[in-house]
Amino acid sequence: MSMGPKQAILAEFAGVARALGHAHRLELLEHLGQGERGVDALAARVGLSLANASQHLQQLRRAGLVANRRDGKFIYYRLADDGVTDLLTALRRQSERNLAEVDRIRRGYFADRDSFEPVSREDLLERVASGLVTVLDVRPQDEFGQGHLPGAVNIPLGELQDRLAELDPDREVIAYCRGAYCVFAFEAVAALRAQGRPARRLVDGFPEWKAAGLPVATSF
Amino acid sequence: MSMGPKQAILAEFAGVARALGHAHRLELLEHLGQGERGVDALAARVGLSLANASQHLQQLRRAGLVANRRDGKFIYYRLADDGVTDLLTALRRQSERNLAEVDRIRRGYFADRDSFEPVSREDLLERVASGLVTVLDVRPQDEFGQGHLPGAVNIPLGELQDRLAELDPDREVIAYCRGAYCVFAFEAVAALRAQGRPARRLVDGFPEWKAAGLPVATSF
DNA sequence: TTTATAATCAACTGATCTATTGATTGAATT
DNA sequence: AATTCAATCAATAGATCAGTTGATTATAAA
Repeated sequence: MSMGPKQAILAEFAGVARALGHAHRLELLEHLGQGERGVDALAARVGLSLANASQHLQQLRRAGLVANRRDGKFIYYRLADDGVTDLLTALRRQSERNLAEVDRIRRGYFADRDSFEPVSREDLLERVASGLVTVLDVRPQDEFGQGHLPGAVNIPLGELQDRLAELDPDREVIAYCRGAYCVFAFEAVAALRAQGRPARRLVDGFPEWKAAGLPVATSF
Repeated sequence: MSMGPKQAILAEFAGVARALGHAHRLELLEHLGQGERGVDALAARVGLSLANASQHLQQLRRAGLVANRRDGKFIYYRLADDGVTDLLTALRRQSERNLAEVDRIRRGYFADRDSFEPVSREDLLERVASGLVTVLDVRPQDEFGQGHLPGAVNIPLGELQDRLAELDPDREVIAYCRGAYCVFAFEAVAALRAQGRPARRLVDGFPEWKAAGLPVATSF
């Protein structure tokens, strides 16, 4: 066998890549990007059995992508650092660029719901500074609480119809949720536009905002 | 089964990650980063059977990471675009950050050979501009010919001892080769320093230089 | 048309990965 | 000490992956 040092290093890199090589693990990472969580909560959100989620999380841990801590009888997992989000972003960029299948899915589902250009982080910062927009966080309340964009209003998608009154109808809404492919923001923009309100969505989500080093607010 | 659009997209991303999840494929990508190559040449350099290399290359192609073209009876593979190098760099960064094993290998092998700080691309550009350094490309001649740093001198590692006279002993040498873990540059720096000559190495290699959009020279 | 060469394809073995099941560990509660 | 709950561990069956071997396709040359 005897590998040279380069092969040994490449084998380690390959191990990290392989840890990213399963949709369930990517989804776990997306949720962990919102903040730390217990195994049970993650399993429920991603739709996995507890044992299965536990094992996927351990693979991520072996790859150095997540870390965990024990608090009483709960074990909380979190992303190892913001660099993980950067790696996920790089993976997404490359996949979007050269995978026809990604484009097909996006056109077939997402593009129908949002024919308007998404807003970049820079655009959002500018518009917030000029006081022209409402930033809307459509994630569940607990995720909002763990960290959100400064000044954002939290109305989870399911409550949006009932709480429209909370949004000034003359201000443009910029909605965001967990990431570039989280459907909540798409649905929220579609719902608002159906009411004749101006709305667009942030190009990606909270983890990317945080990984970019931009300020984050919490509710605790 | 019925997956939502997000799960379908994540499954595609996972497919790309899985394509990176094997040391042989990462090594193939490293070689493709130097320029396009035929299957036979790649198989020989990476030490794979022809059929095995062919199959790995096809996995990379399905993942949209490489492209190929036919010319006569040869099929030449190349990286799909410079973004692939960026993704590989992101993978390397993350792996270095949180994998104790990578650090151990690096200390055990590489650090022994090069206790001096590597030179960043920006540093190299500055030093070249001030005319103080010789840039040394220690890759094989054919790789040099397909693309190299402007003004670089090509002396493949194996010929370095015999061709020392070609290097001005008073100018610092900055050596580079295929990438951050290519051993050639480490060996070259060690050999030069053993002769009492000032030498350091570029932090990564030719593909990263090219992907950064910096100028590239060719010999054809 | 025959021959040679580059690469892929097909089939197969052994290895690794995924998800489930049930047992086990660790920490808090009774 | 006994109980309860979160999470991991262990064992397993089915699926996918890696690498070899030999056959096949595509192109160029004899």
